[in-house]
Amino acid sequence: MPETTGGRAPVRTRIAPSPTGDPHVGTAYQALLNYAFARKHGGAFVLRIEDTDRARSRRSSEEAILGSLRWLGLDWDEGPDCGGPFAPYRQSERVDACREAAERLLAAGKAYRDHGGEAGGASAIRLRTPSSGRVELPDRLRPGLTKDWASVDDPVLLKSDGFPTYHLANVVDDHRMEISDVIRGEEWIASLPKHLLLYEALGWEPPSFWHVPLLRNDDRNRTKLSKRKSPTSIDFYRQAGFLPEALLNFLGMLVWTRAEGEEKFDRETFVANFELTSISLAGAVFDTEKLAWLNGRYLREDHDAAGVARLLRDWRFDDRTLEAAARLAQPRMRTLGDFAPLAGFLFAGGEVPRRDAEALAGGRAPAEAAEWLLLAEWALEELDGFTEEGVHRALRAVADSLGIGLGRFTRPLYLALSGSASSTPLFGSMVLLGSALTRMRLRRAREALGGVSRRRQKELADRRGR
RNA sequence: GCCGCUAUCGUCUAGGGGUUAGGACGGGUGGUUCUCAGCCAUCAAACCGGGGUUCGAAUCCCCGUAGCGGUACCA
Repeated sequence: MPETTGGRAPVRTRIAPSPTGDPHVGTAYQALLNYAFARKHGGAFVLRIEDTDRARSRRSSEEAILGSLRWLGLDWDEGPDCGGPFAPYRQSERVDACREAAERLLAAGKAYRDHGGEAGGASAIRLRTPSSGRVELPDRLRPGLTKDWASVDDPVLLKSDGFPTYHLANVVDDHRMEISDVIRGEEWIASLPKHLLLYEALGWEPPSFWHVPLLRNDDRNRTKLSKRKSPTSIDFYRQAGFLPEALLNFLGMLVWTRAEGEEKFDRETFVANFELTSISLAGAVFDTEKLAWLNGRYLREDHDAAGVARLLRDWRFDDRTLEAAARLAQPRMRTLGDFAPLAGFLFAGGEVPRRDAEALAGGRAPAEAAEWLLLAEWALEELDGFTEEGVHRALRAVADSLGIGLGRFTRPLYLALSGSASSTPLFGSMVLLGSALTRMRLRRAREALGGVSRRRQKELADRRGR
């Protein structure tokens, strides 16, 4: 079946990431599909920031997302950085439109105020949904989908703090930006009735919906088959020395196979040939082994030695990084030849230097070391910006909360990062390595130490909360 | 629990009423090579289960099962 657009011209697709946490490969995957669909049909690809969750949204996360997508070779026609005819492209800067829409629905009796929660508190606005009957869900990849209205509860449109939920914000933004095709993850299928009803209540024509399968096997235990956990942060792959074209190719490979069997292809080939209607509807496991193989092919086939040297310089062997590493290693060097053994771990990928649990624990009980690593990971994760001073402060705070000295606390961290107890100073090394790589090594070491049970993690998290 | 989606080698997939069910990653074996990597050759490896429909089902239908998603004033 040939792929057709939603019937609207021109085609406009979008990706609407929430600026929280690390830029996720799943975001890149969906961005690629939206990008390719728009490009293939000569339309526009819009990047919009859906920062409706004020508590967790961060400007630095937004920049990280834009940077990661650009690094992958994706570009957009409209967005918060480059503007466009439907600016602003940040939801937080256009909450008024959402409030107006909610008020309009309220006035028309299609929505109602919900006084719940705290007595005398502000009220939320909910959409009134039918209590019986069945809706047809026009998913372009799954014909014949239906759902009982009885299984759909009234969604909150405007929270009592006056900010819109995803449901309202997305419908309002998609309409105002004249999005023709919404290509999003299948986790949204269940709330499609709400979105459809919203369009109808507002008197707007809904776009076409394409719900694509989710990537599997990120940081949760996805399958019984593959026990290894894949890193999901785009930054990790970047810092670990993967090439953007290989990562993008890999993401495309998950949904498109060429008849001839060649799995290496560039962005343009993918855009020109892939069909959204023919993607597999089963969620694909993100197989880092295969990614690594593909990356190797790019390295060998697309570059000569001089090119690889250039890649190396761009990656980590630039003067600035080298100088920073030299500063860390210098006090410990007797000959220039001491540099590589001392600082080599700063120029390696994501694998922890292989150590057995006992060696990694550095004289402590492995279980205790694992917990310290976990606490360090959490503290580092919350850091806004990854500077030496910030890292120092964060780790000091953890050590204090543990009631132990910083030196004692950081010993397992040195081992996790470098595999050696005698290495360059920790905080500077972490900054050079980068947040994603640092945290991945801590995580790997933690797993090598036997990990921390889920129950214990919860206890530690609760204790932190207080 | 309830609602929904999905189901081909361990993984990504091709195919699709009659095929030796094809390719790639990973794994095994052999060759090339100063080791390794690479490259070449080669082997093992799959249609979730049960009922239908049919001369014939992996393919169509139904029922199970499993995985995943949703069931938030998260997105």
